Amino acid sequence: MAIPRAAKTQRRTRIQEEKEERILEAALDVFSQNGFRGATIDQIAEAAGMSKPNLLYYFRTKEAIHRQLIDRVLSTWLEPLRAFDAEGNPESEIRSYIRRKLEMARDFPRESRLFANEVLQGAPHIEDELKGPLKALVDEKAEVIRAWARSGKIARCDPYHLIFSIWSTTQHYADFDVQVRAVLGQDYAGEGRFEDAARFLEQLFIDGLRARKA
Amino acid sequence: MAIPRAAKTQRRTRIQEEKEERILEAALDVFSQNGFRGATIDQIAEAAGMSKPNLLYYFRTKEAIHRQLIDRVLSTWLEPLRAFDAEGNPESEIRSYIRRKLEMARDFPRESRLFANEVLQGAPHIEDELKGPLKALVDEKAEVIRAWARSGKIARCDPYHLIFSIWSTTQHYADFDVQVRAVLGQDYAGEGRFEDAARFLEQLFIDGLRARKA
DNA sequence: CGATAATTTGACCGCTTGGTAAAACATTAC
DNA sequence: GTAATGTTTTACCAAGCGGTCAAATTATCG
Repeated sequence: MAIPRAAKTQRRTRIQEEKEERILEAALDVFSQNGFRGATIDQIAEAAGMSKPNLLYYFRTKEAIHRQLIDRVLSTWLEPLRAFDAEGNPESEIRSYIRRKLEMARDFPRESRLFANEVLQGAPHIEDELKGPLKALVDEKAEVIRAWARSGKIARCDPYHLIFSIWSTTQHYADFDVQVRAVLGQDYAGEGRFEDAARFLEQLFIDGLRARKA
Repeated sequence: MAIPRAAKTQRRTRIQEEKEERILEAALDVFSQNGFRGATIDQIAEAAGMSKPNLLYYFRTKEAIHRQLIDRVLSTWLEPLRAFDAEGNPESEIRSYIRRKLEMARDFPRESRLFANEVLQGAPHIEDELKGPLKALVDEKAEVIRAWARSGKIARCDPYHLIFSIWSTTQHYADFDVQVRAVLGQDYAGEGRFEDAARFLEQLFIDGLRARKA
């Protein structure tokens, strides 16, 4: 008999690990495109190349897939902000933060959309993560930025809204990709828009935050 | 007998107009919170205070409600960009564009989320609007911005990415409201964040775009 | 090999969903 | 009033949904 999910002798089979991987990969596709409610188990199962009951053998519920996906993705998603270094040079820290976030929007758009969908619909599954770890991290980095401003290395500004504006401008290229493409036109082929965006945003933020004599 | 939807003698009854209004209002609530697929007709009907078949008497399908909602909202949504005036002073045009967009994020968050949901999920229902009227409008305003840059009134920059960055930073406060609240904390009561955001964004964009000697 | 455990399948269930049919009810026009 | 039209309700599908079950199949280990 099978007491399968999270098996008896702890994550034994390589096959288990492999299938779960495939499911999460497929689920990322489906959830990021349709949101939680809009996604169906059948869709995920088909994208993962297995039958629905087979998928449910590995994850008991749709929510379980989603939860694990979010958990897994959240930490990597915040990594760029974590790398924000208080000791570094403010200008180059901000510059490389923007660049890193843009790279993530380019290379991991599904992850970005997964969160966007979730937050947009009221973050029913990740409220705690937002109010807990996320807020803590932002609070910490906001203090760093404030210190830079106090010591005159950058212009005085609200550090929270600075972070929000970096998030929104960079993630825009993942979350609103269709719109960006539509507006830029299809003659604008390739991934050049990320280069242009990087140039523009670096200019905007660096010049916008350059310390001014009051 | 009733050949009801879009009645015989053209939009006659006041009751028809009134009910359709109530339905669209309710649908805005539901669609903006759940996306198209996540929203159900029953939800909308309940929010509109009527039975499902009754609602379906006014709109034949769920898609019909959604389409009309999008059509109606799209034009008002683009109004601030349309107001962008080539003859005006660049700095104050940009400043008031930001302010207007922020006001819309504050006063019409549902409309913002309706579009965000739609675009996020690949814009299946509004692709044409994006590639047509929207692109045309943005192209036109991009030319205005480019002219300002050429004549040295603002810094040289990519006008498309400038517009994207204003869209994303301002709409962020509607679309990612839950996250913004979570990060700022509940001690941060009221709508003060919009004031702070306005101050920050105006500073960022004005200083970031100030013409520099090359 | 055989036994045991892990995996996969097909059939199924109860609920929700988008949508319909027809008749009851209300309103208006004469 | 009454006839025609407009509106609402009740009852109802057929399909899709998340999820279960038991049996069939496959892998693993001695």
